[in-house]
Amino acid sequence: MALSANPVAAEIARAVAAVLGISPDDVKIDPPPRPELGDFAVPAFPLAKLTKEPPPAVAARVARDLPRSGVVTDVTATGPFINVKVDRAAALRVVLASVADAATLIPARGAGQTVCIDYSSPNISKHLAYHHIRSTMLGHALASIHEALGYTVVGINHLGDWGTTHGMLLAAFERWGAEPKYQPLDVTGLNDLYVRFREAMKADPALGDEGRAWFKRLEDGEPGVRARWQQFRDISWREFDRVYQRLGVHFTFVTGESEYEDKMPEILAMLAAKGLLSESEGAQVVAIPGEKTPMLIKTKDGTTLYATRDLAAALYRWRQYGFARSLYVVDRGQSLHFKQLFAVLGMLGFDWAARCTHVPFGLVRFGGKKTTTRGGNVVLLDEVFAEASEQVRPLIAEAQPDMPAAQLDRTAEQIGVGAVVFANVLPQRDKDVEFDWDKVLSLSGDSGPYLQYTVARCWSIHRKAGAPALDPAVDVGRLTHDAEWAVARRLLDVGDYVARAADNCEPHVVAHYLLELAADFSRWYTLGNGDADLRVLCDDADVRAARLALVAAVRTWLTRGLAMLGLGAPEVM
RNA sequence: GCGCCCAUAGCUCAGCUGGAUAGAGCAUCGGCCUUCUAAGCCGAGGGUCAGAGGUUCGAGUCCUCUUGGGCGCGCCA
Repeated sequence: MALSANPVAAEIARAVAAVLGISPDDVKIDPPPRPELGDFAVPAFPLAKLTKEPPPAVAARVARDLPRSGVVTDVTATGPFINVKVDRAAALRVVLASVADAATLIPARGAGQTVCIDYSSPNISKHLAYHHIRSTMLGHALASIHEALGYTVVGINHLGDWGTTHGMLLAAFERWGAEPKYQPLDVTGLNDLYVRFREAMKADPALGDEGRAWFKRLEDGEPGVRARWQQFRDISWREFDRVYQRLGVHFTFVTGESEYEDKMPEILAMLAAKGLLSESEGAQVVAIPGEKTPMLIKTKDGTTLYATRDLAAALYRWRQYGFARSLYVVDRGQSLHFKQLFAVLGMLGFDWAARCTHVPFGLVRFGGKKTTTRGGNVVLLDEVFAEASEQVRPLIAEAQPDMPAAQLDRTAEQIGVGAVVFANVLPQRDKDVEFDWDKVLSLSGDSGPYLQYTVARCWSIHRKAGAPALDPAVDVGRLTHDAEWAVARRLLDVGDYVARAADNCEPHVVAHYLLELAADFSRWYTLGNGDADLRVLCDDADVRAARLALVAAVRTWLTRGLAMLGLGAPEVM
């Protein structure tokens, strides 16, 4: 167990460890089930195992011997649990310091290490559909979360721009591309050509060979074929980039599978040299010990498959970046592929294969079914965002009648897109998500807009106070209300949640943390409804300054957290 | 057939890698706006954590089996 990123919890762990003569890493710190028990709790069971005493005895001993110094002000044993109360002013000073320096609460434990993250990675010649939001935003969140921990992140958009599919598209264009409906050619036209070709293949299976032949020509580098493919790719990228900009998503590089074309001969040679290649039904395969199905490396036509390209890409990434982790944010349906991929890398003798991780996620369903382009039940990302912004706009206009039109547009976009994005990072990755307009566009409760609203309330207070900057001379001793402490106590934990999100590749950990933080703030805020003395903007100047500082901390961390998940936070809504 | 994943409140989901009395949101019902944004807050009802064994001080969490659902399994990616 690693030492907590919460500096107060870490100090308690060290103090307890010193009393018992054990390692601080062995001291687990929990929040007590009820706040009146204390600020931090230490279960004595694991400690008892190390000191070979009964748990209540260890708890009693720690309660007696733990120095009431530093942040620790009070220690009580409650049966086998040790409850610790801390110097709230000292803890609050740490919290406020984190506004200027995030590292106070999130140690840069990833400094000097690189993480490669492969995410989004759509196929060209198709629209970005709603289901693409999962890989795109989970990957983007993982990138931001790792960056927050000090890692160097290499975000890779590995476009599906190579393979037989694209041969079929070339064949389809050859047949029908001159028709007026494809002038000018756009993604809709490209997708139509592909669907039309697949449809025709049902009647005439020989077309499959035609498609494969075109891919062979592409892979062999015929200039005219290559130019046409490049045109499809450019058309697709213009469309993708527009949506990525709408989402605020960016990549370190956008390459695509075609990028590894010239890097495959080396991989093939390595496989051959190790004697791993064998022939099966005309294809080149690698048999994996303990696995029923081999990995297909080359088709009977001699063209490559995505497995071959992924092997080459993995090796390239290792050579370029010497990554600490290499993550592949790809849907769960490809689990077998990645299992095989990492196994073959291991068979090639690459010990770094253990650093490669498939980060799978569940399906997006529509009407209970998997969404597919051919199924006709695909919802475009753009359509969802447009609908979301549309629904949000009147609510903002009502709350902010004086807001200029341009700002209203911007705000509606941020909240509408934010609602959709948040709904997709809130559940665990594993879960399938059923597409549901009501849920995706929910503005109340556990939602992105709720978090954004909380931020906007903070901004509003600061505007009214005329002092958005944090006063360094603030007297934190004036923050004496339990509701204020609950907020500060929550903020202290932020680093542990971000670290866990990174370790488990689960951005939803951050999403749920932010909801708790916002709820703590909202409870505190609402106290002011009935009692003017409990408002941030109260009469006492010192209390007011201290509360404004705490509001700044909430605003700062909510904004940082939302950014980690890919949501913007407007100052007014 | 083989493999992987999932099962917690009426619905959608959390549950900090095994710790104290299992928590939120939605929906339902009842409260709170003359001054910090009610997209909010407070309260009520609602649970055999799919089922059965096992591991131990302690299991929603770990192991086995059963049931129910989902997804994969050679020339697409």
